[in-house]
Amino acid sequence: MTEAHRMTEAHRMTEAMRERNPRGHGSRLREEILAAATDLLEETGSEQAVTLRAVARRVGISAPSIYAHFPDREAIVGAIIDSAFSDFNAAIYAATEGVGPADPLGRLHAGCMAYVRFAADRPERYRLLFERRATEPTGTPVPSVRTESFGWLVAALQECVDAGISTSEDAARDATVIWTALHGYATLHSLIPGFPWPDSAVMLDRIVSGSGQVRD
Amino acid sequence: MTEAHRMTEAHRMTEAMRERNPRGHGSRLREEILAAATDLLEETGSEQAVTLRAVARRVGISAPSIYAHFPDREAIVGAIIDSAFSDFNAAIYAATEGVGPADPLGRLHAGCMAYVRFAADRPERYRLLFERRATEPTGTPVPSVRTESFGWLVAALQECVDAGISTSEDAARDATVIWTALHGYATLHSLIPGFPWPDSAVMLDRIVSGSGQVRD
DNA sequence: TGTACATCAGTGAACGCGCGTTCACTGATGTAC
DNA sequence: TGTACATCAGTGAACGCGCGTTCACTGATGTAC
Repeated sequence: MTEAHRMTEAHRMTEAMRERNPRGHGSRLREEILAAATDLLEETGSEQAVTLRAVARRVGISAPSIYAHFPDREAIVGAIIDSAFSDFNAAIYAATEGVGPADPLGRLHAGCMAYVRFAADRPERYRLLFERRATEPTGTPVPSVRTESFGWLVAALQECVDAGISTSEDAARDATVIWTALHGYATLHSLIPGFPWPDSAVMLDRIVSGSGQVRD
Repeated sequence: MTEAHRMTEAHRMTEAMRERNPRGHGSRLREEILAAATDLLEETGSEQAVTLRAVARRVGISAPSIYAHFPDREAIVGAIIDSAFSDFNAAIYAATEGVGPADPLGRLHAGCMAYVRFAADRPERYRLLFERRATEPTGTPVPSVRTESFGWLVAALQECVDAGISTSEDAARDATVIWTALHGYATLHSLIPGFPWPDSAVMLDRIVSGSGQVRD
């Protein structure tokens, strides 16, 4: 085995199979960095594990290369949050798409179930969305991607009211009650798996019916 | 000003006013360390800020001195959690003490309000209780101090059922629904203060009535 | 009563670690002439 | 068609930082004789 072979092999082992991006496609790396950071977050179960060096290691690049695409560490986390909010909204829309407008309670249920499922399937991303202290200075306007799903929830509950299924007199208020209940269940369920949880369909039904003031 | 004076002054400035504990009272330092760590947590709003060195700085001792009282950093956080659970249970008992057994719904309300208030007043300690991933290996028995308040909640709801105030057919299940709803409200309320929250008494009423299946 | 000694409550310097970030650089590749 | 050059996508070494932890130690104070 020649020295050249040895070096090639070592190179392969540390750098995985990554090849330098061709000209004009440097921004591909941005996507790779983001994907690696997201995987790292979800696998390690801790935002602290998303360090520039750990991300770089996983992508197969040197740490300083990240600076061509993100100004600092916080920007990576911010990008994860943005994409997680998109995914979150998409998951809720996707779940309700199949349920026709003739069944407003079915739509409400489907959306709430998608909410809980998102939190269960991507727990760390969910934590980033709703358990992380804002780093932006107070007064920063809230991007609409963050409130979109809540708007959907209010509308879905209002449709139930209009159909005579819910007796709520304040859809925004009771949507807030549903939201907080979903959040509490989603986070505690994944945090304390050893707790004697009721069946999740039952929990969901109790949350939607009780908080949404659904008629018996 | 003599050199001796100068040194005394410098000593005072760096070490605050701390005096060495007298013989036989070394364990006083344990309490000081714990109090400093708790303050640090609550002031900085981050568990990460509770470092051995930061705690030592605040107490006015050197970092290695901590090792006489805690085996490692994690033990300090563990001690904060233990004392926070005690305080938490005590807060709930204290709130319900004043309400007589003739008013089970009043007792339930009072306890739930104390829950939400604890989370609002000591947000970081609350996060430690119910948002922190367990560091113990799975299978470790859950200390009763952690389940005590939930037991109280089940009993309080059952009393409402017995008094004909709640129509719940499964107090343990519906206590779980109440708990998760309280948790969701408590955490989101302190996380997103900019949200248009309904009045907290109204939220609490909706949570207890809806999740607890209280009769109209 | 005096003194040697054990004990206690700490200290200060040092270790290796991984981190974010800066800096000067390299080497492949497309492009103008 | 050939070649000089600009550009691009990165690299590697180094910085200072705060951290948890270890280690040998110090100096005040109580105690046995």
